[in-house]
Amino acid sequence: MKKPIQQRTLKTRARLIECAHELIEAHGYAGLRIEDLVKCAGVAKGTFFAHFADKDALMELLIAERINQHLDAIEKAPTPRSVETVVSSLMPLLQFMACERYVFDVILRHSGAAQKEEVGAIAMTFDRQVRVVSHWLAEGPFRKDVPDRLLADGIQAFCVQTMALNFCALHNSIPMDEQLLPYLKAWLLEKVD
Amino acid sequence: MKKPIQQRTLKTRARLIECAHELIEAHGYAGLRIEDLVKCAGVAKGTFFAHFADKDALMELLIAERINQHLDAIEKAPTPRSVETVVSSLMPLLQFMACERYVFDVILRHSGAAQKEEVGAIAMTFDRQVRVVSHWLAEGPFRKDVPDRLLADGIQAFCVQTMALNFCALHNSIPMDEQLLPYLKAWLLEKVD
DNA sequence: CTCATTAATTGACCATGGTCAATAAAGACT
DNA sequence: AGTCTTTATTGACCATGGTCAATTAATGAG
Repeated sequence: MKKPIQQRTLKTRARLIECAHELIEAHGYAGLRIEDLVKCAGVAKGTFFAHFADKDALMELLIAERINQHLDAIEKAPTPRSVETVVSSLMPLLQFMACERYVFDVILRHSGAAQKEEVGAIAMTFDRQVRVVSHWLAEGPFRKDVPDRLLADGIQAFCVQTMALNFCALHNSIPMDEQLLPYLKAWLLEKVD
Repeated sequence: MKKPIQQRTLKTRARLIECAHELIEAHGYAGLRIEDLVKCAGVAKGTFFAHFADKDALMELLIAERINQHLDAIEKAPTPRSVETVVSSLMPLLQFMACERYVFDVILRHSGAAQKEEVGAIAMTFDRQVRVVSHWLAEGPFRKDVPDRLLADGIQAFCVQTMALNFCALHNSIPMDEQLLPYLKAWLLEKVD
């Protein structure tokens, strides 16, 4: 059982990812065409699919990376101690996740672990978010009658709903943080006045 | 401004929908190919796209129809008066929405109103569900410190999360109703013991 | 250094959703 | 009926993600 990774493999892969970044910068995530990508990277189409299972796999990689950067920032920042600060701490992340309809769709498709054994990169970020938020809940002035983990999962559910509504013509006039706040107040506090 | 609808238009459309039902019966929603559909209906491919904006538009129609049938049944049934019965009342609907990954994806894509003015058929079923559930909440022994409408929206968020988790290898060993129950208990009751 | 073996790459090809200029059929008017 | 206008239908064609048998490059053994 040997698996020597050739140098050129790494180079090709790096080039593909780099070009993907460039093209996305220029045309957005939804605008990325595999044909353009391989032309930019100077390889054949088949090569792309030798490195990534499909287009979604590349997208998952790139999007998970960005999500993790936001989570890094969130972990560095001070622990929020009110529902308002919970919301505002999460906003940059949500703003990214909802930056394009296509991005949001990719995230939803991968938010659960894959059907296969392997847990995908985006599913891992969802898990990470829950862990981070659980900590906040344990330390802050929030309801204690249900497990933090369950509360954190619920926050995620409300976040997803808020982002989805954000793409809806009827609701996107009001900003996501305002939309989210009443739900989290009702969810996180013992009693809403 | 005249818009006479020709008889044959209605026939063609009816034939397309009928064939779609047949093919879905045989191969599932995800297995429906437009090529097969038009062959079955005995029309050219272009005809399909003269009747439906795209494949998704047909799917939305068919899926919304099924959802509405479930909502009919739900409205006929007695009003649930406990969290447990809320969950079990919703289960057949959720079971259908999560019957195929593809179906769930279509539903998510259309769950908000479309980007355009027009509200889609699936978005309307979401609205309908919230109205139905709001009534339950108003009449039953549930928390009263937040508006019923907000509570019902929240239930929808938890339902979506539960279905999503159901497609995840890590969580689908436990049935959806068990998965959903603790969330709704925490959401709908003043105090969880 | 040469050959054998394995890994990486290629590009013609396929599947499928979607487009549109050309054509046929309906309906209206005389 | 004949002609004109509007509406419905057609199918060749396109765009794009994805496949795979054939080819080329890297690597290790002798």
